Parts: sequence; C-alpha cells; structure tokens
Amino acid sequence: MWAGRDAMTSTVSGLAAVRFALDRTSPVPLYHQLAQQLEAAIEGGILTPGNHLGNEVDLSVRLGLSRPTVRQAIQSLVDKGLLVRRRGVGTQVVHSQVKRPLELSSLYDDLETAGQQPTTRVLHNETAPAAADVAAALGIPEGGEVTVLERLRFTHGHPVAFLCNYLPTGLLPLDTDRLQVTGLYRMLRSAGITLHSARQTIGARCATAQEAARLDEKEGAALLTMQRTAYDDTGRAVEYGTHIYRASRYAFDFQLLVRP
Amino acid sequence: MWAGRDAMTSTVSGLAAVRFALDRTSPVPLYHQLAQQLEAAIEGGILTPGNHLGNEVDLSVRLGLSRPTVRQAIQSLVDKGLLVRRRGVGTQVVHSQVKRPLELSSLYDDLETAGQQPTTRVLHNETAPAAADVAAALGIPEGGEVTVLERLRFTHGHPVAFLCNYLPTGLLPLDTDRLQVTGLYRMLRSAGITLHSARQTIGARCATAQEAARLDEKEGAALLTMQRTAYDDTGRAVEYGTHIYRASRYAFDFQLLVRP
DNA sequence: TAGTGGTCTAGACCACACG
DNA sequence: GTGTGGTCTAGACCACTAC
Repeated sequence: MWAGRDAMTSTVSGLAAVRFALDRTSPVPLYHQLAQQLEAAIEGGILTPGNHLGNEVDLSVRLGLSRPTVRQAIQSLVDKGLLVRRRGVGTQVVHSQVKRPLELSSLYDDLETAGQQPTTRVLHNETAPAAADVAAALGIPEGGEVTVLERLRFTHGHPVAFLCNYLPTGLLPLDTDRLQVTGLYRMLRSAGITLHSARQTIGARCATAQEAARLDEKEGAALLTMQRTAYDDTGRAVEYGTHIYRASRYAFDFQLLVRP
Repeated sequence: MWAGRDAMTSTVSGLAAVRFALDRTSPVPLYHQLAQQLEAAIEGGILTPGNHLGNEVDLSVRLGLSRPTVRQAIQSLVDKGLLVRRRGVGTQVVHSQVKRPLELSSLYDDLETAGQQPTTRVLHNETAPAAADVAAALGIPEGGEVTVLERLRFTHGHPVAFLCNYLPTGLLPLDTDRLQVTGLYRMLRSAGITLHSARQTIGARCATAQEAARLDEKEGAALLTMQRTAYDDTGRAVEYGTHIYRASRYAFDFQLLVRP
C-alpha cells in the first residue's frame, strides 16, 4: 500500500513536482508563504487546471505544518478563485483564466496599467459649503465645509473624463500640483487612509453642449456617468464623486467573484 | 480588578446585552450561528457602530466555544465589512451602512427585489453556429453549435433592456415558456450550475433607429451596454451575453468591498 | 506593562461523495 | 467502506498598540 503510493508519486504530474520552501524565521506567515508558492505553481503552469491538490492531511505532513495552517493557505486561494474544494472529492485547480477580481478601481491606475499615460488638469480645488446630496453622501451637516475638486483626465492628450469630487475638508492635504501628476486614491493611500468599501452607480446620458465642449465631443454624444461614495475601514465616508466619461473612449471592465 | 470588570458590564451597552443561543445539535455550524446572531445584533441596533466587541478569549469563554471558532465567526463578519479588527486595539462595529457587497447580479432578480415586477418576452430561442467573438468567449470552436437567446425585459409594461445571450447547447434545457416567467440565472441555478465568476464590460452608446424602436426610445437616446461572460465553479464558460439597457430607466448600482 | 488580535499546533469527530 | 473536506477543541507563543 505505502510502497504503491510512493511508486505512483513519480508519475503524478502536478503537486508532487512542486518544491516548497518555507521559512519559519520569516515574518511572513507560513500559510501565506504556502499560498504564494501554490499560486506561483498555478500561474507557472506546474499545477494545471483540473490537477488534484491531494488531501490536506498528507500535504500538511509533507510540509511539516499543521492541517489548519495548510487549510488556511488553501482557503485563501479558494477565496481568490484559483482553487475549488469539494467535500468527499478533493481540491482542484480551477479550469480557467480568472485574472483579477474587481477592485475598488482608480481611473488613474486603470489607465496607467493599460499603458495610457494618463495626465490630469485640475480645474478647481477649493472649499465650499456642502449641498444636500454631498452632505448626505459624506454624512456631514448640510452647508458644512467640504473640499471640491474638479479635474479633467487625459490620455495621449485627449480628454477622457471629467471628475468632480467632494472630500471632508482637512482629511488630507490636497496639493494641486500633486493632483496634476498622480491620482486621488494614491494620495489617500499615502496619507494613511485605507479604502474599505464603496457604493457606486453607473449610468449613461447624452452630452449637453457644455459637457461636449469640455470633453471634445459633439452635443448628444453618449456619456458614461458614475457616482461613487468611498468609505475607509472605520466606515467613515472619505470621498464622494460624480464622474463623466466619454463612452467613445472608455468603458468599465471588471471581473466578479461570487461570494458564497 | 475582576470585581471592577463585573460591575462595569452592567453599564456597558452593546455586547453584554446580547443573548446568544447556540444549538450544538443543529446542522448549522456553531461559527455560523454565532455570526448570524452577531449580524442580527448589529442590524437590530443592539450593537451600534463603534461598539467594541470585547476580546476574543473572554467571548469564547462566555459562549463555551473555543477561540478559533469565535474567530471564524468574527472573521466572516469582517469579510462582510460589518466589523473591523485591529491588533492591539480590538474589534469594533463599522461606522456605516455597508449593505450588500457586489453580487454577480441578475437583471431579473435586481428588478424583482426593487419591486419592479419584471416580465420577459422571448424573441428568439434557437441554436446556431457560433461567431468568432461568441466562440472565443465560450471557449468553443468557431462555428460550433450554441443556443442563441434574445429577450426583451419589461417593468410595468415598459421595455427596459434587450438581452442577447449565448450558451453551450445542451448545457441545460431552455424552455421558452419558463424563460418568459423567470430569469436565466435562476434557471442555471436550478439546473445545478453554480456561477462562480464573470468578466463584464459596461459602456454606453447612442441608440440606432432599430434599437430605439425595439426599446421604445428615440433614435440617438443614451443606452447602457454590457457584455458579460460567466463561469461556473470549474472555470467553464457557461454564458456569454450582450445586453442593452435604456439609460433613462436603468443604472447599475452596487457596493464594492476592498479585498485585503 | 498589560491587553489585544495574529499565528500555529496536534489532535478529534462528523458529513458527504464515490466505488 | 474509504477517503475527502468541514468543523471543533484547548492550549501556545508572538507582534502590535496603548498607557
């Protein structure tokens, strides 16, 4: 029985071929090290779709880890959509190219990763009393002071979007020069504000004459609209924005994972 | 010290007031029972934003559970965005109204939960050879047989969307009569197909004369467009669709959680 | 220094799928 | 039946935060 198993391992493609290197002195948790190496093996094609991962108990013995630790590593990849577990069956690599789950995306980052070399022109950057909708979105009293930000975003010198954002005044320094060379979300991050969730609405409408002029479109052209309120990890609203995109030059593209 | 603690509990609003009822004979896991009751306490306002949950060890003693079990319950609520944990600080109820995370949403279900009484008219339901884009999306050979579905979705008797879907033929029975009274995703679910992920693109354009006529709009009206490919839990593509929505009557509205 | 969550262990029993 | 993942226990030590 045992001899048979050992003899078989040499013919098993997949997990048996993976070399794991766990460093107990590293500050990186063991389950995370294991998850990273499993993910690398999947990305690198060593573990191919449909490959069984073998049962958790054997794996934990082989790695010298406890089963809960191995489970935690596997679970994180299941959450990422790379693995599927079935009771009584086993753990398998998922069959397809699920790339990145939906992120709370920043237009600036999206454009940059798409190689679009985004640039920004700041049209307004000043404080003003909050209108009713802004106050409601940010959870502050109507008429309270907010910072109003209006920006035009360009790619290759052509306008793509008109961005209007409202933030609680004093939340972070909003230097106009810095806003011209980076994205708002990056500035939030580097100010120590971790975004946690957001509520957004995506719609469409035809461009008014003013909007058309601003975005270098014809009047009546299709525009994508987005309103978003973003919250930090304590649940405090940190940003409300109404954005307008040229539909001829931009579309929202994202991956969803079903939460079980 | 201990006396002081006990004396304080009576003045502590929040967790101390919550009565937990755990049933060890239930098939529902203990961590899930606990998570549900904590969630109910938050929804019901017994635990209010900012309330500390108290340390995990005390809670596990009080409940007669092990700490890992309590942690699992708390973690599930952290994943849902209801709680925040900070090392050295504690666990707190999040400060805002984060309601539902983004789901792989079905238009039919969305409309129904909004009380819009959706109805459907099936325009086409037949098999045809797959065009290049459809074949690529579904991962089948070009010219391979697919089922083509064209539907109009109404609310209160007015058209909202034109839905065109492609599915691998034979994946499930697609009875036209049933499609008229329910949604495609419900039929997939009841056929034992669990959706796992999807890739979607949302854009906008102006209505052509034909589209305008079909959706009871004027030519040139703004339309929202969505293309989506959905995958089941083995990573197999089970559905590809191109949808068109009247922007005057529909917008995408959803909540995002940042995945840490 | 004291208290918190973060990580990890070494077991155990159960429910479910498959042959 | 046999093997799988699902759940649960009762401890342990560490890293971080706040005072």
